[in-house]
Amino acid sequence: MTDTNKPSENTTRSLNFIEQLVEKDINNGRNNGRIQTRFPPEPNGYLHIGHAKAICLDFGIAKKYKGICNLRFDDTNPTKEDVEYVDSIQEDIKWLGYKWENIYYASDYFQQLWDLALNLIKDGKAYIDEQSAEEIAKQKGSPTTAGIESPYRNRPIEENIRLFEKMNSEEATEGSMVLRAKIDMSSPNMHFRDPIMYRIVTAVAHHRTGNTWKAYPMYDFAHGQSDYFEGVTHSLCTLEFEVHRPLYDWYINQFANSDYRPYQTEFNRLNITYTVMSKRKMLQLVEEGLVSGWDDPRMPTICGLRRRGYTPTAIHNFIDKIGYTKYDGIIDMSLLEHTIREDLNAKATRVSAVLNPIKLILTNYPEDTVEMLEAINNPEDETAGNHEIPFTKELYIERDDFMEEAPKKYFRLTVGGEVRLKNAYIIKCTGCKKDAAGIVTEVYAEYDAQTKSGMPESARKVKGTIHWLSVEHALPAEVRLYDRLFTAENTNEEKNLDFREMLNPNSLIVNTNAFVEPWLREAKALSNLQFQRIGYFTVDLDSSPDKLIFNRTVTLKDSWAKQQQP
RNA sequence: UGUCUCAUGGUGUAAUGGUAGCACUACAGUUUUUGGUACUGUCUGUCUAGGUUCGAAUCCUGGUGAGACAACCA
Repeated sequence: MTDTNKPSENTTRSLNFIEQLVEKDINNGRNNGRIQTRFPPEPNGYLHIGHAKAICLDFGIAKKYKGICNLRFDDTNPTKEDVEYVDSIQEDIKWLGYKWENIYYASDYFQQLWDLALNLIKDGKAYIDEQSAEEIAKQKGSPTTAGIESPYRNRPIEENIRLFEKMNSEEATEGSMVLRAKIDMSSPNMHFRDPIMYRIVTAVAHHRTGNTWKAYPMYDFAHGQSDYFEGVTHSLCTLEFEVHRPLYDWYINQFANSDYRPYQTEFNRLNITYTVMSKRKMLQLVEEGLVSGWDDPRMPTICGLRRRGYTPTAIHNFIDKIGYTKYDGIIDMSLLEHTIREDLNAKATRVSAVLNPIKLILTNYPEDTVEMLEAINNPEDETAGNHEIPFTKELYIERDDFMEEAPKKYFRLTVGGEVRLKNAYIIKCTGCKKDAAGIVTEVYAEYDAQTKSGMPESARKVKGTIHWLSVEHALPAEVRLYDRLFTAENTNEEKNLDFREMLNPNSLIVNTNAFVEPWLREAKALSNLQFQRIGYFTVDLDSSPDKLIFNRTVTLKDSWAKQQQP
């Protein structure tokens, strides 16, 4: 490419290491140049933003290289899995904007896997072990010392077959026996020390196959085979599965009857500061009532982020910015916050809300007069239009926007000072009233009738602009101010503390004294708003015209507040 | 005293033997009817010691540090 035909704004973005690998595979004609991926969640919890990273890769690679991506539920452990999760996972993937080619379940392959296991037994490569879990664990050795062989390791093939059948019969008893691959008890890779292939589960029914099966395959015996059955070419997963890869290949090589092979590649999982990224911990937060549910707006789940007011676009941009590598790091929460501010700045409708009201009376404004003023919906988007907001003699303004005596750099309302009321008039403060305790209860000002927005006089330079609401028309609202869930940057690093001890006590502050402009009475759930000068908010799922509830997505950047800090 | 993996500003990520760049953060300034946005600038980096080479973040060797692996979880 010459300089002249380069795209002007941006040169081609460099490929991440997985894209490079895929391109190499295509060029080498591996698997005939076919590209197929899969997203393989276990339906045992809700999807979180870490999954979004995997989803964007799995679906993104397929799309970019004209392949396909399937959704496959890795449902091999009925004790943890549930249809509730199957449904939510599909909803969340769709919300992110992806569509799978096919939907599969590992449980679809239970019969095929069974047959494969039987063949392995017949080949003398698998055996039934009747020891307890504890004994088997003890014999496994440690990463630095070899394990020892099970006394059942060399039992006759016929006996293995008979017992394997028993594992899946009415006589099956949980914990009584397992099927193990016969590989190498002294392998430096722990996963090769006669890994368990099948165990018995009878206590609970499988969410899809009910009580048909008593013996269920383990992850290692199910995942690679499922990939093979489906024709997956690139099996992408997170770093912790690196040590499983040799076993993944080993199982497939036992039965593969062609040159086709799926290849596993691992990338770094997502960690973000001030939150947790573990399904186990999230489940604990939900079950112990430390959050209101999986979709609590403080949760890093997809549904939590959605209820918080995050958009699919912001999540995609975030994922694009963090990249895929093999380095296990931790991303600043501020990057996530940047991507949602960036998207909402372009999209959110600007409205007025007063969170901590104080009354402002315009002493020279006529009584019983209501002016309908124009408010621009979004200065970043001319097509967004505008709406009307009522203006009267008595207004609410933020308590923070008035100071009787103010420091030099305070640009808001002070006695004797001028300020602009957004979309309205320039006013001059004449004084205030205080109660016995010295708390300001009312602020007085005079308005300049020649300075209404749009009039020539309104072009006058005034240092500050504040927002306001007509007392008569303002709607009461509940405003939920969300903040980061944890006080520690990296909860995993604080080895002496349980993660629950690091919860941020101020992660949710409910404000029931707020007011919003009347235009918001019918605001739709999950619509994105900017409360001007305050932050981005969304309408909560439980909001109604009779009881308006708004969730803070993220604050606006506030260089004044920052300056005020020591 | 094992196997595997990783190491570039505060954070994340490029540069694939040839000028260490980008984003976020922080800080300063310009513009502004949002102390927002936009724009401009500043600070800060190749873990370490050798080697190969005209030339090394990149290749080789040895250190150091970090992570993963010992569930009848995935």
